Amino acid sequence: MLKNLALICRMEIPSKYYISDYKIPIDEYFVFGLSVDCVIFGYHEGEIKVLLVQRDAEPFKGHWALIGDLVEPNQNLRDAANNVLEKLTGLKNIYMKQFFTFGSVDRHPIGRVVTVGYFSLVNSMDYNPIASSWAKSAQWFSISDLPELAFDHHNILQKGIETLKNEVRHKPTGFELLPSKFTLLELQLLYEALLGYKFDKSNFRKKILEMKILKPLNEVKENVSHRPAKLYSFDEKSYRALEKEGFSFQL
Amino acid sequence: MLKNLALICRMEIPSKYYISDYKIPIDEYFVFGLSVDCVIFGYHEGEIKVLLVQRDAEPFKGHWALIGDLVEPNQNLRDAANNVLEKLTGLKNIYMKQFFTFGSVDRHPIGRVVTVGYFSLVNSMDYNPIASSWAKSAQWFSISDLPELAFDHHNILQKGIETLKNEVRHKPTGFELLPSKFTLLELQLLYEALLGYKFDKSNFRKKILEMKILKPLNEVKENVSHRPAKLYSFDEKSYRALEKEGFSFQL
DNA sequence: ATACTTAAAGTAAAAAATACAATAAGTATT
DNA sequence: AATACTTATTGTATTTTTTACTTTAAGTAT
Repeated sequence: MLKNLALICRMEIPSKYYISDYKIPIDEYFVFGLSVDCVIFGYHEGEIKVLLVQRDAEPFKGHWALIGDLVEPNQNLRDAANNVLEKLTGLKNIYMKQFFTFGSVDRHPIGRVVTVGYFSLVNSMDYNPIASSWAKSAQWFSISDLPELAFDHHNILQKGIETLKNEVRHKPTGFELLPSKFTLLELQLLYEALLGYKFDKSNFRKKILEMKILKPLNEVKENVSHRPAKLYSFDEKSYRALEKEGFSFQL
Repeated sequence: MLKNLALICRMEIPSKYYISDYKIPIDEYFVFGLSVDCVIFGYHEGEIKVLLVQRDAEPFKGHWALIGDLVEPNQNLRDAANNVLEKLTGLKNIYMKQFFTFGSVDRHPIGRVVTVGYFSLVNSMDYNPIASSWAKSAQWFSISDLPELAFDHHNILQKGIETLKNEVRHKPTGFELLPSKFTLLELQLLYEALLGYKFDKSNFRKKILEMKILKPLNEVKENVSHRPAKLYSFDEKSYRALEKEGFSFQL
């Protein structure tokens, strides 16, 4: 039995909906597949990582790839992206952002599949691929040492990295990569990894504290063999309030 | 005769391409329509404008809308967006940027149509709707005084405006809205309109000239009833060179 | 008690941003 | 031709921010 919506359209949609003079019947425009691909960033030991899976089916069997999936006919894009992330990591409520849509005619061997790229920032402590059901095939890779990727995933990943680096300097999103309680030095090292250059410790501290977007906690870092640093958490409420007054994060 | 690619897929694509366990046959995922919608920005008399057309067909007949069109099965997204712009304005080689993809399940009454938003910056001197073949229906609107829009075009437009305002402050794209030769005051007024606040004339001039991205011309503004200002043009080569050295535009 | 490590605070110099002021170079008017 | 008028362009003093270090504090390890 035939359920293709394009055909249903041809039968049911009144001609008043034909919004232009198309060269071919309008149902023949409904031939696109739609997918989402997720660039999942993590941070570990001073390096920005990205989560990849090894494909166990053709095409590109054995190649590493971004995780992604076809979007269901009745599924919103954001839901599709969240599902993909949750299926792999079990994580919900993760920072996620659409960054670009890739639609080259020949990007997918199965047909015309347009894919929407999302990136998400995961505190790498929250997810260990070894413990996941995809264990055998999922792995964190440093973005400076990537394997060859399936499809046009190299393009997608590069665009994702570019967008992240750009966003991170103007919005306080980098925090998502850290545990909820962190020291100022940990934050500094994260930003050094993200932006690719060093900060002066004293000046970094001054600058970030002056912004008033960190909440100082009455706790210190444990299990260090030297003076423990005070822990802070990102103060989202305070940031939102400042943003309304015209403040804009800048590093 | 039936030409739907989804069906062709079902017949011809070997099972090794079935990349996951899908709940429904894979051809039933190929039911999406794809379109592009363009937010065309112009600048005139100190105001940021956007070009809208009045729909002459259902749905939303009579409503103003962004210009856009369905993407052909063998057409790349960028080409589709350029075509739409050229069909309306006759302009080629216009700055154009993809900014977001809108895919809510019920955003289009004809079926599942996902639309990719592009914005373009047009020097409004280059296009006058009166002279165009769409004359009767195309019109510039100030972004502070917009009519009600068809579909979810209000969302798309707002997201486009947000993206423009964001981009303009970190990349020298605002220049695209001016004629190729402009005075420093004209540039300042443009940025004041884009960013929503005033600059000190002397300081703005100092800052922008220090960037070394403007080429001073041996020409002055004509037809003004006071001392004419020197004309400048944006020096793209110089900007690209500086960018490689790590310079980043900031206003 | 001492050495060692990192946290946290301070400080002086340099650079950049800001707010004006002064001068220059045109056009329009008398 | 002299004068008023308008905007362009240059200059300058003050304030603020950034930068590069220095000093002191507070913990752990020996």
